[in-house]
Amino acid sequence: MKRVKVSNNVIRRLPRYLRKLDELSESGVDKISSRQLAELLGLTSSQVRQDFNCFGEFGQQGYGYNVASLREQIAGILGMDRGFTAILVGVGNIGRALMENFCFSDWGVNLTAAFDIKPALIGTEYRGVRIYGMDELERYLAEHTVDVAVLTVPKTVAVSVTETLTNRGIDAIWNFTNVELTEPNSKTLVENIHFSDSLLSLSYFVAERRDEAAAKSAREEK
Amino acid sequence: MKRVKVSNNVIRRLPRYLRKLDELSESGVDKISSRQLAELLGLTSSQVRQDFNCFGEFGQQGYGYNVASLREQIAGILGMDRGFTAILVGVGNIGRALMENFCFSDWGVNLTAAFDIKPALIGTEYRGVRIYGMDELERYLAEHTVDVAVLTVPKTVAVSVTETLTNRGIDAIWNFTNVELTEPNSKTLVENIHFSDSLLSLSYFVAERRDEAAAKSAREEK
DNA sequence: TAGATTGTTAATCGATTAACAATC
DNA sequence: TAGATTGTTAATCGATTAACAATC
Repeated sequence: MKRVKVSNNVIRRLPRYLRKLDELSESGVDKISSRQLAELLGLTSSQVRQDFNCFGEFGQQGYGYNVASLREQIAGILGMDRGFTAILVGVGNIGRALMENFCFSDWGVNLTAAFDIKPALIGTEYRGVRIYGMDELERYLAEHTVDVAVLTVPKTVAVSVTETLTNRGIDAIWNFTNVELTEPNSKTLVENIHFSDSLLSLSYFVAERRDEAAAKSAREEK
Repeated sequence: MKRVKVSNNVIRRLPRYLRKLDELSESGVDKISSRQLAELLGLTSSQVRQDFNCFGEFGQQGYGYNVASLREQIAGILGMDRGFTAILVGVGNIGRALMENFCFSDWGVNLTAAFDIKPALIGTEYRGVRIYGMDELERYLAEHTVDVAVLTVPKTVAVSVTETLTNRGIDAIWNFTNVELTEPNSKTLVENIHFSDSLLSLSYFVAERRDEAAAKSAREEK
């Protein structure tokens, strides 16, 4: 597989392609053109072809793309077939919601353990994943290969837990805390789920729309 | 306030500025230059100034920006002072996690009601927010102003619930279901929290880094 | 005043779109 | 073969960065 330097925008579109291809598969569609796929996702066909051509030639001239094989190619690009492992740190409300509802294995990731300080949780299991005490975290990391740490601890301990994780060789953090972990000097990959950022963006767009509507009705009154 | 057409990238940075300014406020910092702020967020000072200048002149030459007043300006731009209201539809694991842990009011949004089909939940409250039956949703929307619907229903009913919401005049949806609601024809604002997309992007970066490391050690062996 | 930093214009860079030859 | 659609190069568009006059 080609692995040229690929822009962030392209990478963010890959999971969307994957999701749509899965949907198409389920509806029994087995071929698709760049034009059709673009339309389904609100993109242009040029963009779709350019995106794929960062990684190789997945289509066939005059025909289009085979849905199943394109899906597999993208899954491979995203690393879904690499058996990455993850641990979850902080079994609060959001941590528990992820453990109970988010199917890590659907995305090729193996959730192998969780950690919390609450004694009542330690030793219990959610969906087959055992919860260990926070004091067992360092030893666990020393003894197991862990690719991703899911960070769902309270905001107050986010930075100190992150230090423990990075000191112990974790190089990817899926950050659910509302803290800016992306420090320029750190070598750790950080992917943020910032609920508040997302809500505020939506709030911006709503405000903008209301302002436009108000401006329009003001014009009409004149 | 100026409201020129602002690029999506700019809007996505606004909540990050806000968060960092709040942090600075808490640490007692009351002025900051575009250069300092840029460094804290991994941006350039030009970009910071360009971003702000989409909306007005918030700084003072030779001095920089006042943290508190810049914070208020950005809060205003994001619509935090407009008293937007929200309802939450689907009190499953993720819905409950949001109701219990996510402080909507911190971001200027008023969560006024929640809806679910489960009889055991109907009539109960989480954090002062009452849960109604799904059959009461349409009437509620007819009688109340609701700016945002938080969609946390199971994937299977996502599309039908969305139709109900949009038919009843909701024009912004904060979508937590793993379904692509962004249909090109619809006028509804949709902001997605796609956990899987986020995890897959991280997975991509981890895979890329592993490949680079492997390539490097292969070169060294030769 | 001198130094600092903004606001803003111009230059650069990168991403998207258009176009079309290659080819199934 | 004729029609369709890819892969890929060239053109366009937009976002970021650099530069600097204005000014606190």
